Amino acid sequence: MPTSAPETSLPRRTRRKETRPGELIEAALNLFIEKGFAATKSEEVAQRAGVSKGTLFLYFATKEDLFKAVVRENISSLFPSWNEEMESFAGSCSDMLAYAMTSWWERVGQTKAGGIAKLVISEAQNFPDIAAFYQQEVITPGTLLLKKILQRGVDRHEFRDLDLDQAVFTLVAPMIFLMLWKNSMGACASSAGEVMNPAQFIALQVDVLLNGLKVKA
Amino acid sequence: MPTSAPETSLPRRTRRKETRPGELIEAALNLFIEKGFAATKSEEVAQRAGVSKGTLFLYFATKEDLFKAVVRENISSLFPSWNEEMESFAGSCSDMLAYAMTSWWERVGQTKAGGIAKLVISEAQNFPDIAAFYQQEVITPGTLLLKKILQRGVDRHEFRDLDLDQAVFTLVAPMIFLMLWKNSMGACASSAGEVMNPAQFIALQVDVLLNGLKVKA
DNA sequence: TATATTAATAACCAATTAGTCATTAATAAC
DNA sequence: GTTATTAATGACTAATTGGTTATTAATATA
Repeated sequence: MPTSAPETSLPRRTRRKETRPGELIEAALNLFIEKGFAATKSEEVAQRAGVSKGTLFLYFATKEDLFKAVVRENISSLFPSWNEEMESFAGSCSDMLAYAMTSWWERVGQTKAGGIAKLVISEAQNFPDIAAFYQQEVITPGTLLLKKILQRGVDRHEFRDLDLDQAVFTLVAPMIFLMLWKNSMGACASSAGEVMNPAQFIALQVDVLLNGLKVKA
Repeated sequence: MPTSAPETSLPRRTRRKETRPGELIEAALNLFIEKGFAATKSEEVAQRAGVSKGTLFLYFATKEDLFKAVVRENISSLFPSWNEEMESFAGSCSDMLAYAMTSWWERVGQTKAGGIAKLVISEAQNFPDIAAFYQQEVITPGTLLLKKILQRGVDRHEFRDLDLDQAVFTLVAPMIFLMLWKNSMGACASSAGEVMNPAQFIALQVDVLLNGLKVKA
């Protein structure tokens, strides 16, 4: 009888009703970001959460329900504190814009949450309600925040008086692009020497944008 | 014997070796854009092209091969003439850049081919071959073309002497963003009045970018 | 008209996987 | 300590689908 494992190990079946959903959502988030929704097998999610597939379906009726739970759980309220922070910003609008984009990258873009954008973009057609949810929960508040920064710059005669509804896209585009690059093509290590340096990328974007936004001295 | 169909109808099996591949590629393009690569069934492609599934695999060894053919047919084939056109461009580099982005939108972005970007971004992780193929067939030549425009501007002291490997992303980001918007979130008609006007979007992007790229007069 | 060639078909196979359910065992109740 | 409850399991099923192949029929050729 070869017993290398200690007999004091945990029982195979632990009962942890309270913590299972959170663990399943966490596992699902990682896998969905890694492989997309359709390509992620429910068995894999269960396995990564340390349960059997049957248990997964005990807590979430369908895979789609699991997806919705993941999005709801993870795209929550970063905005309130962010809005507050911008409200009380003291420096110039150029500094403010540079700070906003840099800290966005640190707090969202480069984290797992940054992978959700690709997820939503990919599955938007198949799950219109998720797309709508993301629109009103993330895109709308996000663009509003950025528009406020630009408006501040225009009011102070620091930025040109552009159509701000369009100009925000000037800021949004490189952010989306960077997240997608990191989570899609960039992840497929292109042997070509073209490695993306996010910090450098953002610095240059801000540089060019500010030169394009600022009023001529 | 109920015969409502005319006996003069075409034979069930027509033999059109020459035209099949093109018809299959056309059907595949539409379905891939509509539903994604993995979600598109080969049988569906065949059906839409008016042949049986067996016939599809007679012309394309695998579904991935079919995808590659779609990309070659709709994007790769555009570069030669495009390069030529840029080579012989006479005007200023500002005009050249504006022209490049505008005509890109007209010839690719706004067409069905513009949907391929989202497709690749969505499926890159699960189909590394496709990602690598797209990288070398589209991204590399595309960025090269744009870099040439920027280099021309730098050489003529029209543009600032930036790190061009990074600066191209300044141009690529809004293009990618616009295509994704059109084919993903934008397609999910956001009732919020935020309707995107592509031409206007590009005009503003070019305006801001050029102001940010140009040397100060 | 007879025969050879090959484009096209459709039935088929093997692998995959979302979701189910009867069984098992960890805990709670008494 | 005994029984009741229910969290957890994993074998199962039913459906799906990329790709194969033996067969059929539209042409070409003689």
